[in-house]
Amino acid sequence: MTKILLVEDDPALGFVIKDNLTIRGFAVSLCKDGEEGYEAFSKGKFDLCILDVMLPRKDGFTLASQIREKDTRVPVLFLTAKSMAEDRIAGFRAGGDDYIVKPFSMEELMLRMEVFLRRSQPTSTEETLRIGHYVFDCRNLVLLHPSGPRTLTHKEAEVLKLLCTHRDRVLKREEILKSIWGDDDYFMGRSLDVFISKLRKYLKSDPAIEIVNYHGVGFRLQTQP
Amino acid sequence: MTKILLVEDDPALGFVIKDNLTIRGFAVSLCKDGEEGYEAFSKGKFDLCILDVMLPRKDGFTLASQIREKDTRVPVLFLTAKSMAEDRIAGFRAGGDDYIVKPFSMEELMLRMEVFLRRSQPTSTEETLRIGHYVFDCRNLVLLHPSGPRTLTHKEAEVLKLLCTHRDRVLKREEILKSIWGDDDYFMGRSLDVFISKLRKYLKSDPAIEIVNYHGVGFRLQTQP
DNA sequence: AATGAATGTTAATGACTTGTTAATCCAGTC
DNA sequence: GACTGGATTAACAAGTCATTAACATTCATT
Repeated sequence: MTKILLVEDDPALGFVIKDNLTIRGFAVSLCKDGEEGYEAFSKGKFDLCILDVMLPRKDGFTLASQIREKDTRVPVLFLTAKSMAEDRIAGFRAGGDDYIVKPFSMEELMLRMEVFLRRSQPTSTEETLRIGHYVFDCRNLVLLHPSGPRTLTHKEAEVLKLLCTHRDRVLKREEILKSIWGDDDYFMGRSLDVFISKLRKYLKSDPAIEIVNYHGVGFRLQTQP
Repeated sequence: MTKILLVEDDPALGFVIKDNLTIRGFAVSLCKDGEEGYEAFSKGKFDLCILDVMLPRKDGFTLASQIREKDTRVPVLFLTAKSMAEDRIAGFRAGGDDYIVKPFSMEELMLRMEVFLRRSQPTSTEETLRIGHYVFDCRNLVLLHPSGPRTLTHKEAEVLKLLCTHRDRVLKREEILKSIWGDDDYFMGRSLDVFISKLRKYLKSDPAIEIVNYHGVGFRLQTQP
């Protein structure tokens, strides 16, 4: 049984999340402020923490770093309001923890949790890909990001998946064309470029992610600046 | 499973590196100071160590030499701040270990790790060439150096690769032209010289590396003084 | 030193590749 | 048979890069 520590002061939101997670088979401990969260964490063993950032009696970031002192491995996921300063958020991105901007869908929360939980116990066959701070659900063609989810078309997804499974490597234009459009007739149109252009648009919320063109060669999904 | 010992006191950076390496299939032990790093190394068996230089309770260099006492083969890679005195860095270059100047890209770290790991277990058909303190990734056309990465064009890469695979040997001008521009019609322009000029610019951060001209004959990539 | 050839370097050129938007096509579907 | 969503093409703007041009410098031989 996977145990979740949820610290959220807004009772409405807290119960919604707790119920949803419980239905999906998680054991959830709900705390309503930072101090209470810290006590709960000290006593129990948790597989994942979900912390609101704005909390009475001890904010989420402070709580997170105290949790880190006790356990360097446990994944911590923040819930933040949209009004939060971008640079503060950027800081936490860099720190490696994930965060979700309110309002969010349960689907999004679940996907992000899955990523974290899989990291600690690497088991199942991949169905979701991480691309920077995006999460791409290949199966449902959904690309998730705090700024909102987006459903991709079939071909968009194929191109993204191919780039993603070869991330940080240059894929020759011809390799991509062969892989997606088949090799019998060589494809002369500009379709690929149009898809690249679209994907760039979809991925532009994370500045660390870039599809780089190697002139005369091909493309590369760059995940490191 | 390749095991990595990572000693880094800055939690933000430590977790980023750890996560990135974990995603790429390495088993990472993260320690937050020199003493802890030493204990971890004494207990476990590691294939590679990544040490920050500035560490609480025992600096990276001291830790490295203690590690060397126990294991003369394990590769050690340093992370250093840019502010570090150049001569100190030079000393460690001479000692044979590699180092990476912060801030660095994960791509750079990965490539340098690959070089070390290949040295101990020569396996894959990787297409990276070492040129002094540069690392040249032929496939992605990326030339890495602590002062920063640079993407080469197709032809630049061809010339560099040719020089590099014949390093310390004089390549006749005609040999190069034939090899890269084809031999049917002899090439009369000055393109080759322009590329040599560019490559010299790219390689000038390492004074030990030089493209030498043998007047009337050809060029030589000199890696030994 | 004088000479002409070879090389070093920078900037300009022009062919080609890529980015992007809008229009068009096309296959399902109602 | 019109509608709809998505793939493809058209068309043009923008960018990249190998090559050339032009001029400076070095070299080998006298």
